[in-house]
Amino acid sequence: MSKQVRTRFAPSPTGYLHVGGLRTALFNYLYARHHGGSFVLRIEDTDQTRYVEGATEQLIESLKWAGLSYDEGPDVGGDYGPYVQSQRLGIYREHAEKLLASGDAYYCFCTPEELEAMRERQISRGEQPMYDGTCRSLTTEEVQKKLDEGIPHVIRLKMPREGETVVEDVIRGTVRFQNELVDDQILIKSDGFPTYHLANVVDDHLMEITHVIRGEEWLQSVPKHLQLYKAFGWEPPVMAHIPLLLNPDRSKLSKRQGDVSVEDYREKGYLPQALVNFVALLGWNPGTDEEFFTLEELVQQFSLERVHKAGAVFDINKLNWMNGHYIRQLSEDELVSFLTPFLEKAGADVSDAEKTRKIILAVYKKIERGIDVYDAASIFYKETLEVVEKEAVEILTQETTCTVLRNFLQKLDTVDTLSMDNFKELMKTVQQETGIKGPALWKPMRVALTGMVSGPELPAVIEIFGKEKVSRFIRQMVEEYC
RNA sequence: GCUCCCAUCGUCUAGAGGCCUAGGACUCCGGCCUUUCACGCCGGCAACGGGGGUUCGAGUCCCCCUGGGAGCGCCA
Repeated sequence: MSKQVRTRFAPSPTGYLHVGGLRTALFNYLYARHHGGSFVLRIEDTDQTRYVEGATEQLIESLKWAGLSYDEGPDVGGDYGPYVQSQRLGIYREHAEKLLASGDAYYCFCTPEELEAMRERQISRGEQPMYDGTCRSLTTEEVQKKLDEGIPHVIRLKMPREGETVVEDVIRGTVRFQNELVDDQILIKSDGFPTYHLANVVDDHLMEITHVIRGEEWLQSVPKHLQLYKAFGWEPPVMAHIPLLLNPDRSKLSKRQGDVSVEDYREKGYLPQALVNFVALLGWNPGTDEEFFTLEELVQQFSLERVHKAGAVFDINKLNWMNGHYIRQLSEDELVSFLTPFLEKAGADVSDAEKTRKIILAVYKKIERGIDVYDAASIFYKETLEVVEKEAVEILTQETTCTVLRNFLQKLDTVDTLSMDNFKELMKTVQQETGIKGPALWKPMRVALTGMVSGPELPAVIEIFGKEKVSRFIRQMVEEYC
């Protein structure tokens, strides 16, 4: 019987949750849930210079919004805590000392300036920039003397100078690295904090993580990690490096070229189920033509074996389509509660709940994101009418248009109020009396009322407008164009 | 520059040697439905980067080239 599966998502709290991070979290979540294991959230805040107020809370909020629940984490606890690395400093120190004692790590007193100069020299010579090992040869006495003098220092990993490290990656297969080309990675910084590499390995081991699923950008540092596992005498977890999310120009997905934070998408009116579904399909697919999945279905079908190797462009266009699909899937009540805030934020008066509801139901099929709703509904919030579309003007200047509009105006006098039903009746009468039907009948009405050739279903527009507005707009059009 | 990864329509992808006349989805373009507009449905455009092998047979295996990406921090 193999071990209980345990995966983790280990973000650095430097801002918001990146969509690439969301996908990494999702794959970890899906893998753990699929195997009945545990999913852990661990905060990797070992860089004091990058501390961002409230970032952890934001991360947790975004994860919660996406529906990715974790079994252990800073806010829910667990048997392997604490789950925030800045609260585990003693543990890293202790482990670094073990490495020092066993000879797998060494003190380094080189200054940042010296290292910078070294790097420049190497680059100018066309070499791979890496630490030259100066402090490796320091004697115990020399080291002790410098420590006693209080000279700032770091602790470095002593990578073997020969041989190779072989990585068995679930997604990439066998990858080999020449040890001599792997740098003596800093494990403990001069401020006493561990670097990612040390903290990550120590925590994954102590937290009994069985599968490390993370972005491909980490593949290159796996030999360092494997060397650490070896030095500690630990069994490394299964590795799975998933392909990167790309900008349209195929560079690594970044800000500058569009929205990258989950929060951005949430604010623009993307639904969590759409974003999750979309992102799951970037680099993974079930091998069928299915493309819509609930989180539960993803859990059932997910496997690392079906994850791709190549990077995937984050195609906002397809996300929009998928989000539109999920919006159309919403119940009427869900539509109203989801979209009303977007109308309000855009400046619409939503105090009349019944009217707002009608407006939302009239336009929801035409939008792809929450933020689109105001534009789609704008005709309902204007008290004046102005025709600018070329095609709209053409329709208004057709001969039959005036006949239709004048006739409709007459019929309008016969009713007190307008509803979807009696409007259709009126239109039928207009058709019979004028002999004009189809597009020639309806399009002039649409343009005369909305100023545009495309928009919500007309009967719905009429009912929401009410008789006064309908009458006023059509009279105006007759005056201007007939 | 060095190291590593990757390579099917514009994009996401199916394809684990014959089932491929290369399938699906988004976008775009037609059409149908609708007395209007959407939604929906149907159809169309569009790809195996190049060259060598291996094999009776290669999108599928191997090699080279080309192209793209990532990494090379006292950042994660």
